[in-house]
Amino acid sequence: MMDFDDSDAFEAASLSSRAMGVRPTPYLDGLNPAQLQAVHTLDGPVLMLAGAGTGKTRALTARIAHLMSQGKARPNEILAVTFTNKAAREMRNRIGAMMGEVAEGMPWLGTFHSVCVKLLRRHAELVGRTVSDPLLESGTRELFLKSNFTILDTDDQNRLLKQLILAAEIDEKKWPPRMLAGIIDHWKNRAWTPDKVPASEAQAFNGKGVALYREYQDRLLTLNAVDFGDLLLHVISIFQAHDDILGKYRRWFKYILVDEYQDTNVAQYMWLRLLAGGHRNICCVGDDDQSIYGWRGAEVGNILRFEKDFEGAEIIRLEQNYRSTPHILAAASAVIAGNKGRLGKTLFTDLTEGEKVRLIGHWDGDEEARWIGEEAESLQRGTRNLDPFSLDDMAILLRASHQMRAFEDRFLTIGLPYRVIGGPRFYERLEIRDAMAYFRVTVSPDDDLAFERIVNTPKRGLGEKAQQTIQRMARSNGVSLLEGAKLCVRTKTIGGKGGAALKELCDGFDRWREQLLDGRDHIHLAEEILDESGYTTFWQNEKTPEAPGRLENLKELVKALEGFENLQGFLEHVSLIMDMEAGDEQEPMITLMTLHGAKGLEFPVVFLPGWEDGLFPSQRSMDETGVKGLEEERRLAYVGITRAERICTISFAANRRVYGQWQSALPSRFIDELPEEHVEILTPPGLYGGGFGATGMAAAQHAAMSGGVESDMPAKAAKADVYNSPGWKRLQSRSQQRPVSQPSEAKNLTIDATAVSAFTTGDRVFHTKFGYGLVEGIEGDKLDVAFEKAGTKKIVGRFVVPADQAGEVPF
DNA sequence: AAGTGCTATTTTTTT
DNA sequence: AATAGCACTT
Repeated sequence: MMDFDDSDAFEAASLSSRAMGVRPTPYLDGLNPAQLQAVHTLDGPVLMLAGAGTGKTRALTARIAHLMSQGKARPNEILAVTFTNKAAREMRNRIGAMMGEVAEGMPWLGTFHSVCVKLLRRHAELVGRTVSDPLLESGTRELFLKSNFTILDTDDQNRLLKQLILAAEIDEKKWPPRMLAGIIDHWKNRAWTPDKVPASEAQAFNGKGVALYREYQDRLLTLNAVDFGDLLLHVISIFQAHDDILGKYRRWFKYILVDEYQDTNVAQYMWLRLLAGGHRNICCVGDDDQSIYGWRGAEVGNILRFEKDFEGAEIIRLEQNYRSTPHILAAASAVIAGNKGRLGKTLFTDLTEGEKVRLIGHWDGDEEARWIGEEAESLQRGTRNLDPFSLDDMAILLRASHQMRAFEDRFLTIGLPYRVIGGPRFYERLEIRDAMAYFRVTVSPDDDLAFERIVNTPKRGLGEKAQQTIQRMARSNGVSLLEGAKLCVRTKTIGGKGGAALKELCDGFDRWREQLLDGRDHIHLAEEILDESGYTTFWQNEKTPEAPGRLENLKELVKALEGFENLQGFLEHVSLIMDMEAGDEQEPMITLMTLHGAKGLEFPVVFLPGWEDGLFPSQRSMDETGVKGLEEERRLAYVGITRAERICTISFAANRRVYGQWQSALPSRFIDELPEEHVEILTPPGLYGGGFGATGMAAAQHAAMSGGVESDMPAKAAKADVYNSPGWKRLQSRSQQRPVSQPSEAKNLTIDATAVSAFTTGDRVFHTKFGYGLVEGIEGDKLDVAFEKAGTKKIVGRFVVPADQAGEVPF
């Protein structure tokens, strides 16, 4: 640890560099001493322990800027790895803003996986093995990966594994492909090749896990494909087997930076140790308190052990929080203090005052959603002594994505604009994958998995039997499925209607491929493929509620092609970057996302609903990993609270539907851990008919409502009473008597008193989520719509369109 | 080969 | 409650 004052160090460095004619260092302006230390300690191992909101990215980017401007390394000699593309993008942008164009020249800034793809494409031929092949006389053959390998998505992976499981005659019901995929992923996260899987795992997957893993790897090689785990695993194997190559990269990457180090798994850890093993100029940034991916193979141990792994490492703590009010920070700190074995940090802030963390209980999940909707609206309008907040500044952070439904339903009803982050991602949607499969076969006619996916999509009369025939034909001739299909057509092995359709498909691929090689404009080519294959028509004829949305997505997909030179480049991008950049700025919207998805983000206003034992902390997590799981849940709570800048509202419901059945739950144990002096207990107005009463929520509310004056009753007692006392019980019983729905008429007026509905009773309308329906009634801007599939709902008029406008997706 | 109705399952998430 | 996968029917 450095004890001297860093501002002196900064002065000295800055003066001397100027004297030496080195570029000035404007990127250091405004950094605090700890951040400056993190920037200046360039050589040797450094662990930057950066608490939530302490300016970690700022320090990291300044460090990179410093490395370059001090001439320590050229942009392409710095290896900077992150976990998400978003993080990589942000870092690139910020370095760009600091340094100008230089960041463009940082080819090695990216996710672990994107960096590994780059390395693996260079050295693919070093991945290979002798595989058994019963069709050859020798019984074996040598197989190598080729540089143009494809990266499987989870869907391909599952289909492949399913084939292997079927072949191994294992009961597919009891042993689903997804489970095997999980096991293999688990092993790969640990950098275990089939040979290195320890004996203790021998029982995995009905005792056949390891054998299937080996077969799977062989199949991948045959397909010239890798999965996500392989990207790291293969590179590690190459480094381990080829000293010269490892040495080359050790010398090339003069400095290594790692973001979110607490989330690294064993494989990533090994990869880093291999690369940093020479000069040890590695700077890892992380926060053990924000490790929330243990279930995915992340090892908190990696960060806890850093000092031992890299002897003489400098540990720098970033503890000044620039994000949250003192109350929020105190509440978060108190919760996380319940965990053992932390490296320990003491966050502090210069900010003063601010709201306490607010706590509120509800009768059920619907009421919770309703309350949050109304609270969001009043915060948007400006309430009490607070300035108005934009909906863009508000987020609802949930433990699990299924919790979103209640909020979506409610927000649609009251017309509160919201955006869902993290749901099914764009490139994972069915129609996008199908379209991509067409592109894939066009680009790589050998891509059997892609071909398999779309032979009979849209339906071409090629069922299981026909597909098996193609498989056999391909295998016995040692060619790809597409070639096999052509043979089937030529030899009339598949005739009739199916044969004709298959011929047309094969001809199509020939034609598209020709155009591709002719260098035809890839956007037009893509449109042509989708049209001529009948895929567009297929969705146009489909009358399900989702169909128009899917066509819309296909349009988006073609639009996304514009950013790329050719189809190949696009496919490469998609296999790695599964998210799509948010489109153009729209109207302000409140954000719905999971706690996991919220890491690294911040919002002035944060709602944390669903704090009930069993839901959060999740029962499953506790059952599966016990205390370890509970501690990870607690870190999740910490992450949640620390996302809030100014207003943080935690809530829980006494009753909730779980798998369609009502269940009652106790407030989360994490609520007990909130420090009373930093929490304000709210109660929904109207529950008590005035809030009189001596105990429990009533008293707490009374205290809360009397203008922040300290109540006679200790806050602790009031808080405990929230759920233990008759007060809480009474809240339940009283609530039960209320009408099921309590529409907020006042809201109707404020939302839109002026709008004249564009619809009349009897209109047929379309809604992106609920599909088609008939307008049955109109109240101001709200419509009662009887949906064909989703039942009758109250919906704000602007969320539906006339039915005849729904399907228009020009191509 | 394709559509229908039934049953079993479901809940973290990223590359 | 909603959905995905499955067996069964046309």
